[in-house]
Amino acid sequence: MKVIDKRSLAEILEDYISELTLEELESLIEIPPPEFNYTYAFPCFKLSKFQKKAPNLIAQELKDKIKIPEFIESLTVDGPYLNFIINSKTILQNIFELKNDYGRSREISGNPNKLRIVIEYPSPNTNKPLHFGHVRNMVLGKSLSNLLEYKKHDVFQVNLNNNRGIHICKSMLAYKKWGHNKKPDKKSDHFVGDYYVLYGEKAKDNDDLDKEAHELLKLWEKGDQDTRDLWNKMNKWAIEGFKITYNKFGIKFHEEYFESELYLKGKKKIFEGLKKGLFEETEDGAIIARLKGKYNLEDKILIRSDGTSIYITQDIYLAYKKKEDFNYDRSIYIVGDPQIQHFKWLFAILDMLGFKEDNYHLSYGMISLPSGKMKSREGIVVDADDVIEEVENLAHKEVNKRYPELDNEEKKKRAEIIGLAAVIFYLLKYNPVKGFVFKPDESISFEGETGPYIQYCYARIVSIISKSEKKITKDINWDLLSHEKEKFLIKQLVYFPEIIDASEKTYNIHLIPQYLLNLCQAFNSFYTFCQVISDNKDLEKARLLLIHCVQIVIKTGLNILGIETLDKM
RNA sequence: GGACCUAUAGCCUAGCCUGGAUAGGGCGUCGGACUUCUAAUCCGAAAGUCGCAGGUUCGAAUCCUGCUAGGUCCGCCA
Repeated sequence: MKVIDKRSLAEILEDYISELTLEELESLIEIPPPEFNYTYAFPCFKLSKFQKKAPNLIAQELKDKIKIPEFIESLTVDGPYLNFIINSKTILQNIFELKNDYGRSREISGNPNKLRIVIEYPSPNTNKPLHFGHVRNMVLGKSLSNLLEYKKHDVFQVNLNNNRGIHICKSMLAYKKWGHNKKPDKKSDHFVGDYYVLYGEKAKDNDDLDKEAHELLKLWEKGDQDTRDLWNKMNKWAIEGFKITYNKFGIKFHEEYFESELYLKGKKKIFEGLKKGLFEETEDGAIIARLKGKYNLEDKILIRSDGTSIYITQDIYLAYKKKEDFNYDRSIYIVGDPQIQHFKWLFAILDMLGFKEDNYHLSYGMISLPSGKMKSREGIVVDADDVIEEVENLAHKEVNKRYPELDNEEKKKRAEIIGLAAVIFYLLKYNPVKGFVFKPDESISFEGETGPYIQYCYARIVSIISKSEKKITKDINWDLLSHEKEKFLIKQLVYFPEIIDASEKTYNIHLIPQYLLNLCQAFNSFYTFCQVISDNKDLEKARLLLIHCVQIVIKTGLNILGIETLDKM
């Protein structure tokens, strides 16, 4: 097995180019535009600076000098570019042998840079059900966890339940007043959320309600038994409901943290910092971090003048707690972009405290509605469970259209897998920094650049393989894979490991869906032009190996995204 | 007032970190392809001042500066 990627090419070039390091060479190697047949290209412009020669000339000279190893089929010069074609045999044999490991060709016997990584998400409030923004958060967190695990890091997924505060008391108050001690007659987090919305409605023409909610918060803080009982009951409902939704996405946590257990902690760290002179006390007794100079941030209050802690105090505590619990090398927070400033503050303050850990805020853009922002207090939200259900129903109709004779259980199973794929893929295919408008009727589709498109591709492959009588082997006549569509498809397969690599290094999950689209477009195009099952047995064997390799890569890619494949759809 | 993010065909979007070959896709529109391995597919066409203006460079969607528009944040809220 010879690992094929940019680095393997850079290693060849290294022997002939003294002016650039291996890393520089690797970063210069590029993937040519699709209309070229070449797998990789090396532009010689940079070298012409050093050598004071025309890049075209340098390219030609390099070509003449380089002894090409077996895994390179051809090396040609096109103007200032040195163009490589990797031979199909090496690629397909690699995939065939490595199977699911192909995407981590360099880490098969372990990742030498293995890290312990804590990922915190989706950290919901326990007074209302999860909305579509949480789904974006969940699929980002889950897929990133999958990706880092795939790359053989130790990943610890943790969740911070924001289970206390005035917003929690609002739904409690509404339930207390108008709930008649009812038990949930629907998914229990939705049941809780209804009282949050009810509170919002009632508060519109009743100013006293806010006062009552604050009184309830005070009772809660005092530990009033009735209030605590109610709080426990409603939190349990909310969290039980969330769990059902987490399960949908295969999300399980190594640890669940609760704001109610953390919010008073962290003061100790602040006072230690104060003693060391890291923080200051204001005239009225609050503690403040001065961040204007070194950190170029606004100053931040850490402890109120009445001595109570604020939100950031618990996050300071939690950072230490997570370090203690998991001894992590890196800690990732998956939180929406409105909190960018919060995390800048948090990381700066931790830095002041001497907590020099590798913290990273993976932020993502908010999802809004055509009518504007989501407002959960007014019930103007895209509910997570509702969207999933709707998409599954849509998928059910599609399955039913194609296979009316199927028993309903199988239809339902397929619809679930397809619907979920549509949702996950839709949320992961875009660059996470971008916010977007969710249009319930048109956003989620099964055609074009979608999860089902990728799944369909997979199902087509399974169908061909099961129809063919031939055994798939890696001993084929390699000259037969010479069709333009075959070559283009094989070329896409080469790029998978480096896509995984780039995604792991930058946390740009969307690279994977984008890659899978390219791969599947190449496959579908191949499919229409090249018949696999054929009277030409050698050709059939060759093409079977090719599509089997495509199958492996699709499955590996989809599984990282948290999407299941179907053999039939 | 300050900070950060975004701007690419009618709509959505990739490419920007690390400048390099004719700016890729998808939706929609128009025209084609199911007696042949699944048409949730494919083939073709029309559609772009890459927000604007400068600058750097042999070369800019990509880097720098300024501007415009939209969004977010700047609380002893969470």
